[in-house]
Order: sequence, then structure tokens, then C-alpha cells
Amino acid sequence: MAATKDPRPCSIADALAVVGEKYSLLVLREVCLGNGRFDQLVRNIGAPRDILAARLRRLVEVGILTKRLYSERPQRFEYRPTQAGLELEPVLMTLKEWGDRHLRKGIDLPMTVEHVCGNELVPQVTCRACGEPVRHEDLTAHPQVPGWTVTGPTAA
Amino acid sequence: MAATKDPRPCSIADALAVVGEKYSLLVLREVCLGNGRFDQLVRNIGAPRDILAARLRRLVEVGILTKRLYSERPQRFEYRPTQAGLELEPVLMTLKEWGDRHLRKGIDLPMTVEHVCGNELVPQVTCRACGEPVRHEDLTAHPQVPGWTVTGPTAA
DNA sequence: ATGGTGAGTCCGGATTTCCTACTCACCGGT
DNA sequence: ACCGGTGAGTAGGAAATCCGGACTCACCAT
Repeated sequence: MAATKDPRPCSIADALAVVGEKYSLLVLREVCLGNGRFDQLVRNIGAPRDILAARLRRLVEVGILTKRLYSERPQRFEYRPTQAGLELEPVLMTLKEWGDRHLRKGIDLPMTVEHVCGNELVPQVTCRACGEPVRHEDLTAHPQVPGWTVTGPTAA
Repeated sequence: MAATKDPRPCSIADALAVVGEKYSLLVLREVCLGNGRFDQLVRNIGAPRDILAARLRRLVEVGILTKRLYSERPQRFEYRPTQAGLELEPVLMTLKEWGDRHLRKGIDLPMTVEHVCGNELVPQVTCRACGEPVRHEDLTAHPQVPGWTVTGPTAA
């Protein structure tokens, strides 16, 4: 999954190298929902079993999931998110919100999420410093290494 | 890219069906930075030219990018994000922040983004209703259709 | 002894990706 | 007029992945 040539160094690319393969984020979705058993994952995601096994191995390897024994005899396992995995959940929620709005036009949503405040969760990405929602026009990119060039309106 | 069997209906899966293929989100990154020309994309992403061409076609088709002529003669094109594309940028920023923290341990970042407020952008996903940051423990999933089952701590 | 479940592995074929090279249109210099 | 260079792709075949279905293995339950 690593890009081959000599692309830019970039944390987005790095993150995608780790969770960007097909099904990986869906695995995380299920695991965050508590459906962490192999057969549940197969059913809910619809992935081939061998591919799923490969993804699970990888996600454990990179520290996003852990494999826990929940029954000694018979041996039964369950995958659970690590802290790093849980911290990816906001990405899922943001993606869900985008999909809800752009792909389902905000109607007929298959799932909603309730926030502890009592309202339906509509995730919004904000600037930690000032609290304002992140809008494209408000951003300026600052390359820190050679190899990054930015030409457009978001340029530094 | 659609999952094959009969997986859950899910906006996350839908979104990934559209931007989840290899390189798609990196294309969006570049395009949001203003680097929307074919050869720039090839260089900056490191993707094979034919794959990139396929991704661009698809992203235009689904309304995330537009192809603009920026020079009539010689004919030269540039890809730019649509509104829907720009609204995916928060996903990229959130992913970047995760990668910065977990894959680079917060040091030696290849790029930083400045928010209009003057601070370095550290994206935070919040609940639009109450403004609090989204944490896993504060969420409850509510399936709206049959086929969704949730067993774990985030269960409804 | 038979059947069922969970958690995978294995196999052969279908699909994608990758790499390299090639095209085509145009421009700019000499 | 010729030569080289750039932008934006296409083309072709080898290599890597993915897919579906069958199979395994260990362990209950009846």
C-alpha cells in the first residue's frame, strides 16, 4: 500500500498506508461498535475471510487492534480497538457525516449516533486553538521539508 | 470497491466506495493544495499514470473533482475540488493529525497547516450540538434499519 | 456419533496494479 | 524546417491482490 515512486513525505499518506487498504476502516467501524469476532466481521463487512484475516493481522501489528481471548476453552478471540484505534474513530464519524450528507442526502440513514449530550452526533472538525470549524479558505499549508511544493490558494 | 456479499448499509462504507481506493484521498490532498495538474499529481503522489487517470475519472464522475481547462491552446487541464470535495478536507486533516501523532510521534512533521486564527491547526472532531470533543465513551449507536446489530459498549 | 460454531487456511481463477514505453498536440529556439 | 521539451494521457504485458468456496481443526451439545 505504500506509494511506490518517491512521493511526498506526508502523514496522510502514512496513515493511509496503515488503514487505507480495502476493508480496514470497516473493520475498525465494527470493532468500535463492539462487533469484534471474526465471523461477525465477515458477515457485517462482507469481506472474504482470508482478506479479513490479513487485515486483522496487519491492524494488530501496527497497534490499532488487539486480539483478546474471551474464552479459554474453546479458544475464542475478539478484536478490540487500542487507544490508537479509538482515536481513529473521529475519522470514521467525519467520513460517515460526509457520506450521510453527500451520498444519502441526509435521508434514510442506516445508523445514527447519539452523543452523551443527548443530541444526535453531527461531527464537526474544529481548530483546537480557536474552536472554529475548519474551512478550506481558512487554511494555509506550511511545508517543512524540501519536496513539498504548494501552488494553489491554500499555499503558504 | 463495493463490498461484495451483503454487508451492512452504511454511509462509511458508501464514502469509502467512492474515495477509499488507493491514491484517491492523496489526489484530494494535492488538489486541495492547489496542485491539480496531471504531472504534478504523478510526481507528488507517486502513482502510476494510468491508475491516476482512472482515479481522476472516477472522482470527477462522482462529483468530488472538476476538470478545468486552464489553457485553451495548448489544451491544458487542472483538477479542482468541488464543494463536496472541499468538505472532505476535514477528513484529511483529521487523518493527518492522527498520523502526525501516532506514526511520527508529533516530531519532524513534513507539513503543518496554519489556521486563520494564527495558530497551527490541530483538528479536533466535536459534536456540533454541544461543542464537546467526540470521545468513544460518549457515543451510542442507534441502528435505524434491520441488519445492524451492535453488541458492545457503544451499543444502543 | 452427528451436527454446529468459531476462527481461520487453502486454492484456482478473476481482477487490479504496476512499470515502461508510446502517443499526440503543441510550443520555443535556431 | 527541425529538434527537443512539456502536458496529458493510452497501451501492453507481467506481477500482485482479491474473490468465492471449500476445507481444516478444536471444541461443545445432544
